[in-house]
Amino acid sequence: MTGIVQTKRLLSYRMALLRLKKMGLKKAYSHTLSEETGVSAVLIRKDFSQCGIRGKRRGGYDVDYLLDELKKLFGREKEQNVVLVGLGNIGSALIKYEGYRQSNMNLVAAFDIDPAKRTRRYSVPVYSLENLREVADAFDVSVAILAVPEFSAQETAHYMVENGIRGILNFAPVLLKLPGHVLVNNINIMVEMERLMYHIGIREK
Amino acid sequence: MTGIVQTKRLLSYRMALLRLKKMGLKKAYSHTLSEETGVSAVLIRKDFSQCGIRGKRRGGYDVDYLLDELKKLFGREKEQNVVLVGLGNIGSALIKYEGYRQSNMNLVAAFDIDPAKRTRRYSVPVYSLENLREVADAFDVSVAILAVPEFSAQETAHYMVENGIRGILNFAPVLLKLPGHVLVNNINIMVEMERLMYHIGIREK
DNA sequence: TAATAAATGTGAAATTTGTAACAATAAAAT
DNA sequence: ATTTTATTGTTACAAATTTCACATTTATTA
Repeated sequence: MTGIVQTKRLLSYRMALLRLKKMGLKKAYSHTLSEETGVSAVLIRKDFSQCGIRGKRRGGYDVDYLLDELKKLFGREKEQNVVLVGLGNIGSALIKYEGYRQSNMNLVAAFDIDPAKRTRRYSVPVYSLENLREVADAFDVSVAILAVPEFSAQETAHYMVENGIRGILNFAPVLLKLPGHVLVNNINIMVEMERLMYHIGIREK
Repeated sequence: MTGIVQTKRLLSYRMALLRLKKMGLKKAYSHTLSEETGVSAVLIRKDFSQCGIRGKRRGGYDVDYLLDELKKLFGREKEQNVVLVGLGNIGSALIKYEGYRQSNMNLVAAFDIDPAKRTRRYSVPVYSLENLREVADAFDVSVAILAVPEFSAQETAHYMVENGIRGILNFAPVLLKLPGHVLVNNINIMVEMERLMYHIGIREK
């Protein structure tokens, strides 16, 4: 069977469309989106087609319609509450980030082991991880961002899962070993940096 | 033709191996690495095989040998100098990050448009972007991290390329339109978060 | 209104990626 | 020394992904 559409691509279309809409465009063509996302125009059409999203021949796609359809696919009706665990370098960046809303998410709390970090400096409260269960229950949180140091990532993740977390965006450079029902999405910034350098090196030759 | 090995995977093997080595292991089996990286053992063996890396049947792979071979593939002999452009949330996290060395990189300077950010607070100097050429020449920098806001990303990237940058790790959620010789690697944290939520949603059903 | 041009939509082909099965080998056990 | 077991290495296969070619439709122009 062909064609399990990659969510990453659809999400990148959505992002591009939001940009285009902000610029006032009403119509989008597959080749427009191709320029914006780097995905080939045919593939974009095929993705849409497979998701039941139709355009008009020669007329392109209606931007609002596309965004609506993508929202049907991705838009959780309810805004999702998320928490952040670890206020090191990356964690401190993410607690200050203000774009969660745009993705229909809401950061409701952060956690850190260091009491000194548990100040009111930020726009959300910072607790000890012991309070995770409480917060998760109160705000119906099942997804968390994990931004603790490598050495404590596994243990922390385990604790999080024990207290209601079912999805983790993991910035620690380790494969978390967790029960099968837990979903993990890894972001490894240094690996991405090395990839870039590697490919630059190749080009030189 | 089959089998262009994904650099991402090889880099994840390398990371796992560094961890295992730190734990004192001398030998690694494909299934060990599989547990550490989440990649299937067969594929790991195939990847190694395709890169000319050989183990001993029933004896597994020698950790130091593996790391050496991976270093031959990825290790730039010279340490590579990199710069950071933009000291917002993410940029501030990355200027404080201390793991560049481990990947044989060296952050030599950062740049921000806001003079208030150009303090000596950090372990590397912060300049106006006008000084990029100068720094790039002096330190032979061709790779940069771009962590400016979305609206200025394209313009900034363009300027960077005009001043010697050939590789960009881009945190802004836009596809940069740059000359063909420039390599860009995108990291879009919110897309990754949405992917996670989407897949969690699917599971619920 | 006819002709032309510019878009979508899609089945088939090509490519890429991953898995399965199993041969080959070396270590360990008997 | 022989047998068993665990591991690599490889070939053939399967699945997934992407591109190609082109039919189809719709807008525009002459």
